[in-house]
Amino acid sequence: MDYAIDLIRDIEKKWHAKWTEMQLYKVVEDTSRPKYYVLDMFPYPSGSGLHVGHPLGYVASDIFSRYKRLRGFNVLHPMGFDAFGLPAEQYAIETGQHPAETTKKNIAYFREQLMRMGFSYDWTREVKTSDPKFYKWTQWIFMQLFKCWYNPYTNKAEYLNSLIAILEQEGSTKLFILDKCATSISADDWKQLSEKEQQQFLMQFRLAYLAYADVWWCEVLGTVLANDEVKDGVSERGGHPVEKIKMRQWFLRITNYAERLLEGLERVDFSDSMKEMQRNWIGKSEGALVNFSLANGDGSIQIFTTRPDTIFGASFMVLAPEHHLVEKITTKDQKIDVELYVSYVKSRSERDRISEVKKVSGQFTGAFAINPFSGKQIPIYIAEYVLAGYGTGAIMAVPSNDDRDRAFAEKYDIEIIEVVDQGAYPNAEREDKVGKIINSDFLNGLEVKNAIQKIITEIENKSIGKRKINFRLRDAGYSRQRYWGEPFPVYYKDEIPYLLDEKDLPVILPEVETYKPSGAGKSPLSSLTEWVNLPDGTTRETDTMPGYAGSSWYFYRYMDVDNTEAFASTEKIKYWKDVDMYIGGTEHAVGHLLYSRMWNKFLYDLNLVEVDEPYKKLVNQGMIQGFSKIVYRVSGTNLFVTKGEKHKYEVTELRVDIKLVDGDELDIEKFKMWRNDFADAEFILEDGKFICGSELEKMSKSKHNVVNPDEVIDTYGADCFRIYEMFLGPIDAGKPWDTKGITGVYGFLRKLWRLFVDENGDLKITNDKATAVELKILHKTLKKASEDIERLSFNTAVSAFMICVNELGAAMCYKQEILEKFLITVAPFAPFITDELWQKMGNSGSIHTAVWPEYNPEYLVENSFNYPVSINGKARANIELPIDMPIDEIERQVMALESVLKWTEGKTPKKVIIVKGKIVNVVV
RNA sequence: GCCCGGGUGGUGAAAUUGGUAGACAUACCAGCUUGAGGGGCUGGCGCCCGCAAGGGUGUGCAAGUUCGAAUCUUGUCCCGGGCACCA
Repeated sequence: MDYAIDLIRDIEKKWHAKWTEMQLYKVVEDTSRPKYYVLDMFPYPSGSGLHVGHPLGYVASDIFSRYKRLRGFNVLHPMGFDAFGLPAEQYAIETGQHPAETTKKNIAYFREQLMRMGFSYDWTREVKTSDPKFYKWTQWIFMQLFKCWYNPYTNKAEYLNSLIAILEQEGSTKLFILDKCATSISADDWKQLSEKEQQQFLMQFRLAYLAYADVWWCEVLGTVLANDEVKDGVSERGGHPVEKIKMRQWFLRITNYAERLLEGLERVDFSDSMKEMQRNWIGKSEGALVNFSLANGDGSIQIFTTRPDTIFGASFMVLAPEHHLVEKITTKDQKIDVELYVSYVKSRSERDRISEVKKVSGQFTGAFAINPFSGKQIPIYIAEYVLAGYGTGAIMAVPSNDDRDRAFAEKYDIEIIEVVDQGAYPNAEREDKVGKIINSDFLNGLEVKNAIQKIITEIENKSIGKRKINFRLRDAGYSRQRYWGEPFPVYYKDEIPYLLDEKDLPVILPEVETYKPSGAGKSPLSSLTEWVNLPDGTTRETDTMPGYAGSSWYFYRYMDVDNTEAFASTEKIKYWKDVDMYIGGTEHAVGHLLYSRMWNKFLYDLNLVEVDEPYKKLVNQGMIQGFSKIVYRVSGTNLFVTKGEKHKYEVTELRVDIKLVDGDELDIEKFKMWRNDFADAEFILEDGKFICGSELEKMSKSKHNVVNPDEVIDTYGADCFRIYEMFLGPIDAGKPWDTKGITGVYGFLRKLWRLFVDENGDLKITNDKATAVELKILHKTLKKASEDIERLSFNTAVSAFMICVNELGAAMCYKQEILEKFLITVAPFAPFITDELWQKMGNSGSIHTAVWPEYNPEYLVENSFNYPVSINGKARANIELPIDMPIDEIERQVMALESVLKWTEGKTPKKVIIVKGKIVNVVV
């Protein structure tokens, strides 16, 4: 019987049923075995199903889980769904279908696809973030964040009573000095405050707090937009104008964990690039806060600088256009221009603002400040390159040592004072912190490093500022004016937020009539007056939580998925502890991974979890890209033009579903049926064909380039698909999807099958003793496969198996002694075939609980080795030497060889270079 | 723009610690096998010269370190990912 798709389907079906019946992958806590937790980043269940990019990481984690099981570990390998999110909501707005319905349908499809691929998940532990049983605990953790502050003395999160005790005893003076509090009040002051004032005061400490922040607002759509939904300053849908408006929202005080998030990176096994990305995101910089007095004597402006040493060169100041002092300091003459500039900046995204390097822009406010050291009057500008959210939202501009300040000064004709002589560092950039200070009074002659220390001391002596460590990291926005997310367990009384009682959890997401935002950009929930207004006259929070809320802690829920008393029990957390191997995409480097690390540290501070870093090892899978197909529409018409003729027209590009395209040729009939508005489309062809353009990019539904794995599995089976995805290349490399090489993998599986099954479908296994050659082939493969799987190099492991099958095939070997061990090692890659055969071969039990065979080095011993020797990198010859020859003997051999070949023309070698016992070169 | 990766045959790639570059596949070419094929087998396959043996050259480009560089250093070009409300 040949290994063909009918047979494969039978085997897959049979073993699926058997796995479910046996509950083979159900895992229970077992203290007698070491635990191992292999976690996948759970998917967002989109409408188009899994695409071929998802399984890349899932196949890898499954292979690794199966491998660890064979190695005797008790492996937790769960799967779930990140089910709240914007796409389901948008779909609901368009079609009126409840997001819960579409999400449920999508999850069912995803689960079915994941099962088809033969993953060894314990499905009894599945989580869904949109399930009230799950989000009850998301809400619960939020409540703890609200109830806690970050105690700078103990350096951890604590409940507010420890803060209140401090305030009652000594007021906030010390906390103010520590920069943890905006105002300094005495204990008596605190006691005098009304309930409302006290609550407002406490808000500046809570780890979940309310504040005002910018959001993108689109008047025409009547909704708040995500950055992703804003393209080129207009809404992506409809192209309507957008602007930033202030809105009161929830935030998580992640900045309080900045130092610990940075420090924790030292203790985890992430790639260097991943750590680097997180470090940059946190963006720690040391510098100083300095106050610049206004020239009119009316107050001062505080700036943050990392280069206080260049203060003598500060010849102007720049405020962020949103800075709260802009309105106050602007003079009458400049008022109109300043307002115009501010409204221009409102339409600009942060990225656009800081990306602009060719042309800086800004506006003079008419006001002046005094440089506290040079005493000069300097003009105050506003400019988009200064962001309100970074530092203090204001800078002292030093054209001599900052490129943008330089460009700005040149454009607006402002004085440039050179304050650092970098002559001694010919390769130094303007912004590098090296050189000797000049033109700076008492700093003259100092190296930059020393000057920074001296000037900060001087700034502190003059009481005009202080040393400051600044982070680029900002507190995380935690409100969304959306429907499809977790409701907050919060109500308002007299504008002040309070928590609902824990016994009222979960706060169930109520049904709504429409998923469109209700007036003024509020969440759809705000239209539910009955739900919003509570009987006692208080009102509910109507925003919902963001997508990352559930994903910040979901990995704990897998440990104890049905617990109704806690997010997970203490015993189970003690056993599973942390994630040993976490696999997912780099796109989560700074979002999810930073948030969940913070949540984990918070839970750790409250003694609710075992470790303060949740992920021991992180592996990033690359992104599989797809070819998008593009048709060209003559602008403003329903006429489409083939690629070869498009240069004759003014065209707009349109991505079409890749299913409508064969090779590069568009199927016109299918295209007409694809969307109603194309039904009467007309076409300009070349050679009777309509040829599409093509572009390689990230697979996404909106680009219509998603390749679904179902088709591949239908044709070749799940094992072939799994192995092919691994064979494609290293898991951390991104690559375009194509199935060109899949026949090679299919051929490998077929050859593997034929090693022990004949044409009639009968086993042809014997108990004959294996030969030395066969044992060597086997043990070479065992060694290579073990090493490769340990280092997650699955592509080379697959190659090793292919070589083994080729070599065994040539030896016509189908001896049980060999085959058994070989099959166990292939099992993580090809679970269906091997389990089937395992039973047929007369082994009781499942191959998935077998024991991984160790290789025996004795079979691999070579008794001699060949190695090339070269003389001064020129002549070459092979020298054959026994494997265990001592090095001095090797040197003698080489000299003998040389005298024979006369390479050295009678000279003795000066140096014999030996690497790992092998001669690699001889120098004469 | 900033941050992080990556450039090796027609293609996907391998080379684990600086030590014989191109394993393993695929595509292609030639041959054998088959009534037929998404079948099986054998051989060839970086580029240049050569019937061959062999020689030269070769890891985006340009330099450098080294007896020796795909690998380390510097510069440069190109491609991918992220950039705070996509998840």
